[in-house]
Amino acid sequence: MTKAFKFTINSRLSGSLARAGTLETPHGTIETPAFIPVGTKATLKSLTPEQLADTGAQAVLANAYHLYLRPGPDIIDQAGGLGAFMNWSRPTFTDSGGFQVMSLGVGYKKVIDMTGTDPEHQPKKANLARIDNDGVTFKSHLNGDLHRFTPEISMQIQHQIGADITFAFDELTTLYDSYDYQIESLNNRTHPWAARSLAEHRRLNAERSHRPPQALFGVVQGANYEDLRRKSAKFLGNMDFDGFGLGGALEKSRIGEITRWMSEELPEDKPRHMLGISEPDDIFDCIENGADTFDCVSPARVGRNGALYTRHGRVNITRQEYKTDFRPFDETCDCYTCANYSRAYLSHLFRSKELLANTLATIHNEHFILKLVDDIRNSIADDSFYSFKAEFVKEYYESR
RNA sequence: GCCGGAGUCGUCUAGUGGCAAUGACAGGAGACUGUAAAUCUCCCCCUUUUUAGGUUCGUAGGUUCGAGUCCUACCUCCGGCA
Repeated sequence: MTKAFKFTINSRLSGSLARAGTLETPHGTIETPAFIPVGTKATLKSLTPEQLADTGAQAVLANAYHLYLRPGPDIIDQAGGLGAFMNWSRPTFTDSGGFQVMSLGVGYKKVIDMTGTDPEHQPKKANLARIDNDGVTFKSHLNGDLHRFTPEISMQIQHQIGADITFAFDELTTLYDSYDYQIESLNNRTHPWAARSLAEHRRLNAERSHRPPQALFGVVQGANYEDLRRKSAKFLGNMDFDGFGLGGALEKSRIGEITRWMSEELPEDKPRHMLGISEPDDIFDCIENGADTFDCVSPARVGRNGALYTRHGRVNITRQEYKTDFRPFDETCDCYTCANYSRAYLSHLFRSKELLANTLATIHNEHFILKLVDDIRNSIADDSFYSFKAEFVKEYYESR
């Protein structure tokens, strides 16, 4: 029986946990480290799949919660799976929906607090989600209908959607939850749910042998706590997952060491995916500490909101100074947008609220982050990672 | 010429005699990390670091403790009649 999924490490960066490799799936191979753009509702907002492929995207990640609510997993299954449905022939991922189910309630807008644990910014009480040890009952953000996810249900949905790589259903805690709550969450939910996700996943892979086999990543939690991160990574690492997602709340300034704790405990020969990370400094820190893939909405979202990446940092294209600036957005960028359009034109499109603004900005931002990760991958292979990182970070964060 | 109506922050607009005065747009700045996001926040008469001060609702007077609001005249615009 052919394994659906194969991860090979081709080179390592000495003195670090960084590695470059390949991740084979039934829909193609991903060169790692890799950034995976997010197309939550089976579309990367404002781009056609062809445009997305042209930015350099090797895969796309969609969301089980959103696709479950609409159009419903049956329809995607009937279409032949996510890739066929959205006309994307390369590899696909789906997130379990755990993040959405939880973040719409207790953690809404407060899940990943990068600045700390200021009690003044504590999240409001849960209003859409209620968590118990068996699963989560929640209200649809679309119409308030009551729904329930359990690990089994999430896996059933993810198998109907049919992405190459799926994630276990986990509990998302926040930085505001106590240490005791974090332990209780790992012991009573995230870890048992991982085992249940894995069992249901195996059953479904066997039952649905007419479809390409899917892979399942377990999701490590533990917030900012070293003992909990290590414990969670070790616990999940002993289970037969195809890879691992590193998730949950964490302080931005500690993202590197937190990644390292998990990488040191996880099996060396399986891929590690950072959930929801894409800022350049975070990507460098995570790769250096053993991360292989990333997904994030940020490049697309901030792009639609008028913020474009440059090697000198992120800038808002609606700034007055760009109104009459006829240079390409970034002379050193080889994306479609920079090859063909000026800053003044982009400024005009955003000010006019023209739809093309979203498309051109998204193309640039996705390409920027994808290219960055490509360059990092190459720097691991030729051992220039540290100088490349130092140069990039200095230019990106200090020159503006 | 007569009768009626109207003049408020760049634009449109709210405004019972009682706090520079509503909202929208335009304009300026910022934010966004497993997408409830083509979204959100702040500024937007002048000066000031501020709790402050100054000057304002077509113009000029008046009534009043107090006027964007009431009265008078004038100016401008829009209807109607000549």
